Amino acid sequence: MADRLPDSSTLHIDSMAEVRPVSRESLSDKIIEQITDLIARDVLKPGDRLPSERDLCKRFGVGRTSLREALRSLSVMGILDGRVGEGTFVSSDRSRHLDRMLSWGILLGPKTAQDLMETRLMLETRTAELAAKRATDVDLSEIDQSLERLQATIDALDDSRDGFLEEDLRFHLLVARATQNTILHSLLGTTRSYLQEWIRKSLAGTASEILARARLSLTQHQTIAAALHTRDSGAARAAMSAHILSSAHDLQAGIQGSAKPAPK
Amino acid sequence: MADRLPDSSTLHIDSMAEVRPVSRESLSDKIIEQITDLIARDVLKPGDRLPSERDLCKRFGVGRTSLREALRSLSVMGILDGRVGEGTFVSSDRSRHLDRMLSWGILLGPKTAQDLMETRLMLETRTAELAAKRATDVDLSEIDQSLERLQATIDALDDSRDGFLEEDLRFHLLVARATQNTILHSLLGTTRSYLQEWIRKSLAGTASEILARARLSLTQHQTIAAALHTRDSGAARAAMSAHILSSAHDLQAGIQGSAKPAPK
DNA sequence: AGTTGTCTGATGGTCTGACCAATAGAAGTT
DNA sequence: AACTTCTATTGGTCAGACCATCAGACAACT
Repeated sequence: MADRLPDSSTLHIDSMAEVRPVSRESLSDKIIEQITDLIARDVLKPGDRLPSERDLCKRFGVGRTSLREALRSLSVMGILDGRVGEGTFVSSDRSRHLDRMLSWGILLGPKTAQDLMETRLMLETRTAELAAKRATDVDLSEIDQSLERLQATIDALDDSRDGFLEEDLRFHLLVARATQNTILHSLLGTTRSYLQEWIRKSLAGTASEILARARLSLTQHQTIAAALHTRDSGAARAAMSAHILSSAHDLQAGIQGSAKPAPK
Repeated sequence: MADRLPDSSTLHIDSMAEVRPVSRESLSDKIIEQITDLIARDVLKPGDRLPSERDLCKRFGVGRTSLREALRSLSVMGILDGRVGEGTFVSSDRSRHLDRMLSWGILLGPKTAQDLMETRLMLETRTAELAAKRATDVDLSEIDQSLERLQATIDALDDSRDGFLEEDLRFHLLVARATQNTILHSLLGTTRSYLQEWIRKSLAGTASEILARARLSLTQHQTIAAALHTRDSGAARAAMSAHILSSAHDLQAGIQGSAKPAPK
């Protein structure tokens, strides 16, 4: 990391100890800095429209390339939002920013199914607990509707095996949303969506096995929903924990059975 | 958000309920997707050098503009690292990623910060519990060393008020790493680094107040470390919970005290 | 009056070709 | 062996062009 410092053997005394690689900040970095500063100081408020790119080029005194690289970076992070023909806007909900960043945090590191499952267990048990305390009437009614749709997918399970998994995910997301904590919501969404694909592959079996598993899952969901309705956070936590542990157990069986990726 | 949907009053039955804005992914988005996928699948390992931009252009079949916008976005997030004359490299350490994140904390609003704090409480209590069960001897010794450095920063607290916060962060990360769960580790790192900048702003006070807070924090850290050594997961959880709640309480005061943006 | 089609100007998205400054590595020099 | 010089490559920047898209204005139609 300090390769850029001159070899100390050429210096009898290390008088260069505090030299720092001269800041060779790229132009787009400086632009990013200025724009984020404007947003942080609330000069640019969510929903505001930025001047057009060609206009900003003149103001910053840079080419469109540099200007665009800055804007694109901020867009990718969910801070800005560019729309063709309309302009570039400051993202209205800043949680999108966090949302994406957290996803990348998970995305980058090595991730095993077990770690994912463990993290999910940790998040969801506490989530259920919180949801029981904070769920609004709207949240509860949406959860009930999700439950009905879940039942419907079981009745017509032949049609779409994936339908159940999707509705399952939606149920859990609704519970997460009931916590009124947007970060929990998006965090759960990411971990779950990673698991989803993985689950679909490792969870096989005969039609009757799948049906049994779906029915069990449904009753567990109903138990969770009931606990939310009665605002019993302890019961909600317990029900969610049981639900996840049982599904994790099924998966575990799937893991043992399927070919294990080479452990390097 | 749903402004684009036609006014439902024009429809007696809402048969357009499930129309969805068609996705119009830009080229750089697709490139970003592909590159992150390569990194996630470990095809591109940290330290690896990417082909030159002009080479990548041909492979992706896009112009250099789009290609560069993708690379720049990943660079800004600390995932890639472009060096003139040398090439573009996959950041050798996640630390680059975390370092970069630190600067985005200022964009958080009070509500988001509160959500983050809540999420952190949830993650860290369980993390401490797990760490007590799984920490290796190496983990424990590194935690001890961190504790010593924490003490050192207090002794010379005038020098660097920030040094304490940084070492504080490192302590928590070490605990997270002791869980042997890489997802928890990166998740905690991300949430913490986001809060960091925000904490620094909201946490003010006289020198003696800061010192007192730092000392309290240190003893709490010592309690946590002790619980880890004795493998007492319950005690670790309790200690961590107490630590975070107390620091959250301080922050809460900071939030209330600071100038509140006009509530519209 | 209300709906539909069309034109226009502005905007973000993309491409091309060019030039610059920094770098590594080879070649030449001492 | 150590130093200097040259050269090809690389990321960084720029200007100009074209495209698809969108909002708004206006005309045409029902």
